[in-house]
Amino acid sequence: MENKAAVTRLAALAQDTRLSIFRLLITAGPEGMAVGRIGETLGVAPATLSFHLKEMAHAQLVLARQESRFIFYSANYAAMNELLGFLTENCCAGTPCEAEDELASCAGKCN
Amino acid sequence: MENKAAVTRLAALAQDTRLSIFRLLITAGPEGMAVGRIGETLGVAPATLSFHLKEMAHAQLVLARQESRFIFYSANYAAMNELLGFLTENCCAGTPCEAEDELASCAGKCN
DNA sequence: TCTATATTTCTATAAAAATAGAATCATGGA
DNA sequence: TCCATGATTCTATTTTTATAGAAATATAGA
Repeated sequence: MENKAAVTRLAALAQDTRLSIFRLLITAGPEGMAVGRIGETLGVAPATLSFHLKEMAHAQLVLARQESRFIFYSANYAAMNELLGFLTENCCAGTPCEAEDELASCAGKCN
Repeated sequence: MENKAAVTRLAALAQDTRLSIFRLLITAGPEGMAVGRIGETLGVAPATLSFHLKEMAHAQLVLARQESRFIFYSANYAAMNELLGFLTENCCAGTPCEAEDELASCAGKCN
């Protein structure tokens, strides 16, 4: 993973509404939630919500899948863990730190 | 940790120059690096660098300490781990996931 | 096909963030 | 105290991001 992709992914989280969406989806689990329901839950206007979801999807932080008339968005656990790993890379200045390896465990369990 | 603080911390990372600074400081370790040296290494103008460091310090992602005429900035490992823990909170939708607890190990080893 | 519902795109506007030159402030040595 | 060096603040400008109404698109049931 390179700096640029990490910035995109971090920017996708660094906004009040988007962070709430992400954490809601983390809680919702792999099946995700329909756009309308996300909007209801968080009190966000459809156009605004769509804007933010697009941003998050572009950053690969969320995955979209169509189901009948609904579009379900879910957290992309693997991408999230990739990001966390990148942030803790070279952590502890050479002194080995297990954070990176341990983080990988989440992706394996959730998806 | 609340949403607002997390957004501030994420925004402090979600910028090309700042992410480079952070990763440089993660590598530099607890002793950190002087501002001038950071600027030299990354090729950033003093005023711009100061702007970004202030942003990061405000978000508590870095710590500053004066040493003679130099100001050394270092990564705040504890704050970073707090953020990572927040992001993976409720991960796996109820299915227990060890990521949170394991992350804490880094802070203990680095500071 | 007509209609209701779900979501996105278009558009304009408002708000926030990044950049860097010039001026200022702080520290310590001559 | 004077000067050089290291870092920050001030200022103006440019660029990016967020918001949401209105229009458009998509799906599926009547």
